[in-house]
Amino acid sequence: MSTKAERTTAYIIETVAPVFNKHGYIGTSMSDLTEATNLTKGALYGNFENKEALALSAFEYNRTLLLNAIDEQLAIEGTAMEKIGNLIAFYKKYDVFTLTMGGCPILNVGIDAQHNNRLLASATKETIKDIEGKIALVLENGVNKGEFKLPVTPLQFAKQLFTIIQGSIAMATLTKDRKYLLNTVTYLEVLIRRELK
Amino acid sequence: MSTKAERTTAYIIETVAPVFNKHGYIGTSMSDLTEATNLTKGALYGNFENKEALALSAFEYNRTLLLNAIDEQLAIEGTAMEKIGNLIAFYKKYDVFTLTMGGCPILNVGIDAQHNNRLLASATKETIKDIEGKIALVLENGVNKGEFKLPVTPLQFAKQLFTIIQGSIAMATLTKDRKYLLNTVTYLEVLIRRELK
DNA sequence: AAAAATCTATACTGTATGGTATATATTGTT
DNA sequence: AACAATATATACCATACAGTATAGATTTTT
Repeated sequence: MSTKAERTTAYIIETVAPVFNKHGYIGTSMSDLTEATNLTKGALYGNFENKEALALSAFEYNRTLLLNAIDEQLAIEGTAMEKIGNLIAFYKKYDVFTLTMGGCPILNVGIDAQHNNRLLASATKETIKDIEGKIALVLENGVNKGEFKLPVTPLQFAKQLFTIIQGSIAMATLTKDRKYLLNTVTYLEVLIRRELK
Repeated sequence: MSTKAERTTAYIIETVAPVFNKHGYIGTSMSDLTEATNLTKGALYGNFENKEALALSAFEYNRTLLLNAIDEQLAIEGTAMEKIGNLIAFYKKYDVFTLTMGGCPILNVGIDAQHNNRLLASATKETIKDIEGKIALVLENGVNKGEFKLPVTPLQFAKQLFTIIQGSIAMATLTKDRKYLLNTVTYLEVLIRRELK
């Protein structure tokens, strides 16, 4: 069983993650965090070196939640095409999935950190690479099993797929209108069925 | 000819706009702005009521630059299809276009303001609507002149078009890799030629 | 249950923040 | 050129910021 201190650290990260994700690195103050956690500065600084370490752990936490959810979709038994279908279905409800974490961590943290925090910026960049890699792997399997042919390399196709998904996330976020997710991601389904033959 | 004061106000907005766009509303301090403009607080507060008014004017400035550039593309004589082609060509070089303003104002300000500033958040939302409307208008003209048929309403098609564009902007920004712009927007050209018949 | 180790609350740094009052400098007007 | 109007610089305010030192409380180990 985990020690009390470990549980506190975990509790802080969980609680702090959506705050950072919503208000950004600079936009989140230490007092925002003591308020959210009902802990004092002593507790926070006892468990984390500084604000930056806290923000990194928070992003890492959200990132893992997201990557695990994607892995889950891609792990469901079925053809490569079905796996991609599962992924797309997941992104149709992405707004609900990201509700507790306060929006898409890649988009929020990535844009926020761009000119404000190098470590966070490159952490999001890395996460994008990871997701693209996961999608590419499924596509490559589909090609190898003769399920379909791709007009470009698996990674390139994965990149374009994810770009469109991320576009609908961005638009849904900016306009607060989930229809962007539903419509564009639905269109993506049609597109893929047509492109992968 | 414009008065000195008007020119100073304009100079402040121009100078301040990229700073706000890069570092966000909270991430930009008044001393960042006095430094960028080589003016003092007295000058800034003499020309603008407060930080928020300054940020709003700055966004308004970038927004106008963007909308004018889009209008310019869509105003070039030609068929609706050619106009859309011009717009897509513009977005292929969007990273260069937005370089001086410090990145895409819709994405940067929109995400930054989301949970930090209501006025800025709704200003970006409005800008998105404007752009979608402009694209929809061109598409509608194309339909009316019998140039092509659309599988959905002009506005719906415009929304999906812009979603994919905004996705490639987001990905190019987050990964600092302009290939996302080039590749996905090029793919968009193929897609449109295939969809609009 | 006592001792050692660790964690948390409190009080406190120094600095930076947005904003203001006012004196001075610079314009625009006659 | 002199005056009125306006714009800017300086010095200042109260508050909020990230971070720290330390004492007291709570775990963990023995």
